[in-house]
Amino acid sequence: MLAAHPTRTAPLLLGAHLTSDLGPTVTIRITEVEAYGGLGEDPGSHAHRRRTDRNRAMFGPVGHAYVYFTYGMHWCLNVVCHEPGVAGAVLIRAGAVVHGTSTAQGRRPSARSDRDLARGPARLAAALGVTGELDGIDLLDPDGPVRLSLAAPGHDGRDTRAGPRPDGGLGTGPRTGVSGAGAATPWRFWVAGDPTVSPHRRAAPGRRGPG
DNA sequence: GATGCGATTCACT
DNA sequence: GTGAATCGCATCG
Repeated sequence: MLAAHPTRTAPLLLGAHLTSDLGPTVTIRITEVEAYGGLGEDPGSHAHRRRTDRNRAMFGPVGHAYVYFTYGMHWCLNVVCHEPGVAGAVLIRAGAVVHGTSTAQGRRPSARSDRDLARGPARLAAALGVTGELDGIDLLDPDGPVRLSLAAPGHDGRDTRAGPRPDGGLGTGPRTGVSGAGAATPWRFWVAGDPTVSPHRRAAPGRRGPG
């Protein structure tokens, strides 16, 4: 399933569960993702230009983790998924903590509410305790420290299997900054109406300094 | 060898 | 709702 184009895999990750056993078990339900393509097709992707030592995981086996450090302080977690021979990954942008809430709260003391525990890529990684040490690990390994469950446990009695809920609705949108043929491709996917989905951000990151 | 930008979050008003 | 802080990576010469 993961051996397909990221834009095809991304919506399938919505509703999937991520479980971390790095400390006390924490499980989150994925509510927002963003696909990143390979060479030449996605200017926003780390793999747009070439393979480097940093993004090598995006060229590796599908189902593995790609963890990167950004803005000098934040870790972000991606799931590697791509067609054979093409780099690609899906960034996990937001999720809802469904198990281990107290542990997540301990890792995110600044979160004002449980809703904010994993709302945002870096927050989600922090809530799970994910760091760069996990770059390249197999998320499908049943014995791994962090696992991706496409078929959710469903301990709450609901049908939480992977994939968008027909009634909940699937939100999609093109990512700003992508031009050409890629502009028509929806790179972002989220569960419509879910409170943990981060609000749309302004396209332009603010300038720095008094200038 | 040096410079610019980035898939963000937090604190304050 | 808006502005500021932060480190590493990739690119250019």
